[in-house]
Amino acid sequence: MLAVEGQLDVTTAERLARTFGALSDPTRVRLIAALAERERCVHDLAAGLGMSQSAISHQLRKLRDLRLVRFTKVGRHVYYKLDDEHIAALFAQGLEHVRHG
Amino acid sequence: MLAVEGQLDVTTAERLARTFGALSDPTRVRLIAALAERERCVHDLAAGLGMSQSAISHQLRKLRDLRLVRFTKVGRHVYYKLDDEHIAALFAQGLEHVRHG
DNA sequence: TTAATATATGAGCGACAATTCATATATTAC
DNA sequence: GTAATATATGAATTGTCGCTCATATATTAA
Repeated sequence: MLAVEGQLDVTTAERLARTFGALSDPTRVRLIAALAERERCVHDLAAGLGMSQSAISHQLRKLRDLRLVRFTKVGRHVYYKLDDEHIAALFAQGLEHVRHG
Repeated sequence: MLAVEGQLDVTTAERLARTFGALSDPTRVRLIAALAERERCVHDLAAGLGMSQSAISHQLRKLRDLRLVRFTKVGRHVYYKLDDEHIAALFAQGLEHVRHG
């Protein structure tokens, strides 16, 4: 296992907390799971989760602000995808704990 | 990278969200960081973080409930440690994202 | 231009979370 | 026994969060 040594300064702790906080809501977890499969537009995400466009848009904003997702505009659609591989790895590690933790 | 396929049922999403939620607070992140180094008693954790015994005890309860930490009583002390290696891995993965995300 | 579709966002409301304070229990020292 | 130390926890408070609702902007279709 990777070692985690030394004390953690408060600033880093806060940034870490915000990152984990991005995944601390079932809706956002489901969004990340959907985006781990493939890039999707807002409408499809909302339909897929069975939730309102507004709710999804608000949550995507949080994920954007925390750099967990990125988007590209194509016509009137906005396609979201995971920002990098660390996100999928983080998500997978969480699943690992939930499944045989 | 490990693939994350298929849809995520709501129950699993909720459990995942709770797990990530355990790390969504700076105080708990610092507790996990401290316990990643070595097993510690409540008093030392409180002193180390410069916080009240009550606040730390409340937070440790959450970490306990979510199976992120375990404890052993020795006399009047209660020693806490990480529940398993998945926790340290999850924590490390979060750091990875924060540092070069 | 007008209508329809896709997305974003501020306000507000109900629910939840983090700390403090007071207090309870348990263990050790004397 | 009493005092001191270590930990846990309910209640109250203050702040934050997630959703809805209304509305704004942008793009495409007609």
